[in-house]
Amino acid sequence: MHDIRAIRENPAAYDAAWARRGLSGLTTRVLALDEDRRGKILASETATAEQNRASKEAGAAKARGDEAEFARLRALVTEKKAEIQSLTEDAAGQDKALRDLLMGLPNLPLDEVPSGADESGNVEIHRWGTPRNFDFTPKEHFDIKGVTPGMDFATAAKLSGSRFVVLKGAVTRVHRALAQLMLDTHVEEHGLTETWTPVLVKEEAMYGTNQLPKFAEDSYQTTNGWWLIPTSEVTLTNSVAGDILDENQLPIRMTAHTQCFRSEAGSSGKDTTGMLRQHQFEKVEMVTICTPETALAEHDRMTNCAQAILEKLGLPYRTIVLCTGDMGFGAQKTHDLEVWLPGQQKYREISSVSTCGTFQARRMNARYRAPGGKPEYLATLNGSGLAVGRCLIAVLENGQQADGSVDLPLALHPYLGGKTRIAADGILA
RNA sequence: GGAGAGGUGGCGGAGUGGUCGAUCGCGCCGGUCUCGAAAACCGGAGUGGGUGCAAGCCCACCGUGGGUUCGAAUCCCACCCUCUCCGCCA
Repeated sequence: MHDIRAIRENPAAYDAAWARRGLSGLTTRVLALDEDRRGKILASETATAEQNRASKEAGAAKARGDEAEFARLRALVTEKKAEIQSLTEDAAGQDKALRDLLMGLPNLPLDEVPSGADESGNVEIHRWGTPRNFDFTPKEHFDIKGVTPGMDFATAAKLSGSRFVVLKGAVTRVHRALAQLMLDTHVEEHGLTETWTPVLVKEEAMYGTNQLPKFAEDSYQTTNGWWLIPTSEVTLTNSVAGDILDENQLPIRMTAHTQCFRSEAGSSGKDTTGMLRQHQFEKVEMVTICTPETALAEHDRMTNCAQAILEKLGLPYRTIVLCTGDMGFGAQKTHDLEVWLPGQQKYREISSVSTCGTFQARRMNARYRAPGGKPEYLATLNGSGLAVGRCLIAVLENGQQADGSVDLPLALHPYLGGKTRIAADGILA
């Protein structure tokens, strides 16, 4: 959410930045509503002040025993009440209207973010590894002979429908090993704090990290009002909601491995085969809470943390900076990591690392205080480190052999009891 | 799920209808004293909003939302959360 005062002071800057996201005329609407709101507040507070004064005088009259004056003032206050009530409702209504409007407006891209209408405007900034040369045509993960016994979409469909999977045997073990490797690396080598969180949250948490109000159809809600998190960004980031932290507690760098739930509304027809896009998947997430001044450095640090996992696994990838038209709602700047999938002959997203500046902190009212200073809004960052299911796909496709077996990355072997491959019959060997 | 207790400023903890935005202690900031520090003493400081060049003034906030009253942190209702005990349970 944006600071209405900052918009008032410099509407041109906001319009210019929003224009880069393809939005125009927003500040005109915002400022008109704000002006109306302030007029309503002024009217309401002026009337309330009059009532308060009369009320106070009534008390004084009563105290000195002036019954006639007391009766007069008492009647005056009663008379004012109805008028005040409607004025107050108007003011509150306009206040909420402005808040709702601001809640629906996306973050401003940083100046250094490239302009562009869609993903074609993204800019590659880093590339690592070389896609392997296959002496056969590499298959997609769900067609690899050694994988098919362990990846059962039919049973998942019976249980839950489309976009679900049941994993079995060796594939499951590799999936679990990947999550362990990611967590251990982040904790032991990157200094993140391992965290475990609920996956059911209150509505206000979904507002804090901007899943709501705009993207309600992308997530699931329980009958009693909880939401299933689409990412543990929600729980990790909202862990500081409403807090005033001491500056010396910062930065807070967390990681968590959780289930994630997404309705995938609007993506029908996309990635329908295989387990690339599921309603339920696992992700190791990273979240950093820090001062605004350190956010960009933390953004690069977090990007490196995600890249390190892919490098450990020997998976070729590229890093791109998203252009203004492809960035998410809450981001000021985003790096996407795309891993090479030989079965598709494409780089596909496996991680997205964003800095939100103070955008989410304003929504959550999350602040920090420097020694002797006033409370200031925090900066929040989030990134995948990594999407576990997609990482599984990448490991399987990149490691596949002509006979349908899969060679597994060295870094994973300790997590597989020393086993090194999935044989063509689907057994860990 | 049942019974009980409770939710007040950074923390602890008073306050049960009328200058209470709130006593006090700790912590914090500034000062006096000191070579310096500690102690002691003096002073300062909540959050958000509106208005004003400013000083300031005004409004709201004592878990949340309603209600009673001329007036509510204080009374009433509903809800949420925490703690203790019991029950149940992975």
